[in-house]
Amino acid sequence: MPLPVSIHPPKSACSSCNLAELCLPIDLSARELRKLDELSTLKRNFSRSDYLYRSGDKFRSLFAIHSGSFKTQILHEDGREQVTGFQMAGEIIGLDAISTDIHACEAVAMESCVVCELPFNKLEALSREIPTLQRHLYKIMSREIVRDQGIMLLLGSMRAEERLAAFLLNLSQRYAARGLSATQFQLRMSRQEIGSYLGLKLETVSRAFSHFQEDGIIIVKVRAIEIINLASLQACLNNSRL
Amino acid sequence: MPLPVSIHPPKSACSSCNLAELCLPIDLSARELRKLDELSTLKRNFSRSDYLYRSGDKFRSLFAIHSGSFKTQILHEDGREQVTGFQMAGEIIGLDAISTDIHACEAVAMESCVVCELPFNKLEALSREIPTLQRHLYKIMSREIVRDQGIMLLLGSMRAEERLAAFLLNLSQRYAARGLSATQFQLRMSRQEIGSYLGLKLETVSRAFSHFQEDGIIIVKVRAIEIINLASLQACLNNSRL
DNA sequence: CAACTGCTTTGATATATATCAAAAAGAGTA
DNA sequence: TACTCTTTTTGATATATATCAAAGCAGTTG
Repeated sequence: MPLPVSIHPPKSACSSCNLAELCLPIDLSARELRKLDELSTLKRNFSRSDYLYRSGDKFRSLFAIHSGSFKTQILHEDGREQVTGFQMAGEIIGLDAISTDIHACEAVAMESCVVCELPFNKLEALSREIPTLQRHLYKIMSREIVRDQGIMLLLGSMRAEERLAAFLLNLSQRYAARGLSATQFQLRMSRQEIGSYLGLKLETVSRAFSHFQEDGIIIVKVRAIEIINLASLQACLNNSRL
Repeated sequence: MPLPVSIHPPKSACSSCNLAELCLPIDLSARELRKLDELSTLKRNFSRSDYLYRSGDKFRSLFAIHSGSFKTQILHEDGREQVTGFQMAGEIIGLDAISTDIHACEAVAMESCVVCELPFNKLEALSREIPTLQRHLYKIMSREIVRDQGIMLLLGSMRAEERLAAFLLNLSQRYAARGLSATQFQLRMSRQEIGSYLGLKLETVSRAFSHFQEDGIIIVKVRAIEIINLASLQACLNNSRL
C-alpha cells in the first residue's frame, strides 16, 4: 500500500516548516531563524518528469525539497546516463554546481514536488553572519561526499544482490527518518532507474527482487515493497554471501 | 623515466608556497594571505605507507598535500576495501570527516610526502572573515562531489578499458596542471590499487594495459607509462568501442 | 650472489551479469 | 471493454570480467 510523503500547505518560511530537523535550520536562535526566512522567498511546484535544473544550466540556487522526490543523473557524451541519487523531502540538491557555477547533473521530479529555492549568494552571505549555518552547509556538503563514496564502494565491490540490499536498506532508513514505515513503502523509480543507480541492467534488478522474494526476505508487488526480514537484508550486505 | 614532483624546502607560509594556484590561496589580498599564514603552523613528513589519518579518527584538520601523493580508501566490515581516490600535491583531503567529526575513510602515503595541517575550526573562523576563502572552500567541496559523481559514472556504466582510459587521462591532466609531462609519468600505485579504484581485479587492469600497448596507444614498463596517442585514449572513452 | 618477497604478466577456465526475446502485468485512454 | 503503451518478469544464451594458477621480473636482504 502506498505511503505518500505527508504534504502540508506550502508556507514560505523555514521557521514554520515541519522539515526543520532534516533540512537547514539546525539549532538556530529565533532571530537567526527569522533571517533564514528572508532567504527562501520562492516555493515552486513540479510535476512528474519536470526538470528542476538541467546539465549546463547556470547555477544560482540550491534547492531544498519540501515534498516529493527527485532523481539526479549525469549524461555522458555518447548518450549513456548514470543516476547519481534519489532525493527526498528535507534534502538539499544542487551542491555539485557550486564548483563551476554550472550544473553538472540534472534533477528530474519523480512525482509531484514542492521545492524551496535558496539563492546561493544570499546563503553565502547569511552563512558568514550565522556560524551555525556555515557549519551546517559544510556538513551537508561533506555528507554528500560520504554518501558518494559509499556508492563508490557499492559499485566497485558489491555483487548485484548486495547492491539491491544496500539500496533497500538505505531507502528504509530514510523513510523511517521521516516518520514513515521502514518496512513498507512504494518505490518512486522504475527498475531501469534503480539499475542505472546500482550499475546494473533492469533485468538483473528484477531478478534480484524476485530472488529476495523467493527467500522470503521481502514481498514485491511491482513497486510496492514490504520488507519481511530486515536482518536478512543486512546480513546479505555484510556476509557477501547470503 | 620517473618524474618526481618538485620539492621545495618546506616553508610554513601559504604566502610563499608554489602551489598557491592549486591549493587554498586564490585571489587573496596581501593582508588576507598573511592571515592565512597564521593558520597552517604544522608541516609534517610522511613515508610510504604511513597513515595520514585512519577511519574512525577524530576530525580536527583538513590536510593540504604539499608534495607527494596519497590514496584514500574506505573499509567495509567484511574486509573488502575500496580506494576512493589518489591525491597529489595541491589537493585538500579530509573533507569527508566534516559531516560527522569522524574520519570516514583513511589516507595512506604512496611515497614520501609533506603535508600542511589546516585546523578546521580556525579555517572556519577565517572563512567568515575572508569571503573569498569561504567561497573557495565551498568550491573545493563541490569539486569533490563532482569528482565522485564522475567515478560513479565510470563504475556504473563503463567497461574495463574505458575505465583505465579515463584513469590515465585524468592522471595525465593532473600532472600537466602541475607543470609535469602529460604523456610520461611514473605510476605511484600498484595494479591492485588501480583495480580497487576502478572496480576491477588486478589481472583485468594488467590485461587492459597490455591491450593498450598492443594497440600502440601507450607504452607500459610496469609502472612507467608513456602515452603515445592521447586522442585514441580519449576516443576509447567516448566511443564505448575502440 | 643467491634466496626471498612482492608485484606483474599471461593463460585456462568459471561465473556473474548482460543481452536478446517474448510473455505477462499494469496504467492510461478511447 | 478493448486497445495501446510502458514496465516488469522470466527464460535462453552470450560475454566481459573474475578466479585460479604458474611463470617472469624487480627490488631487498642476508
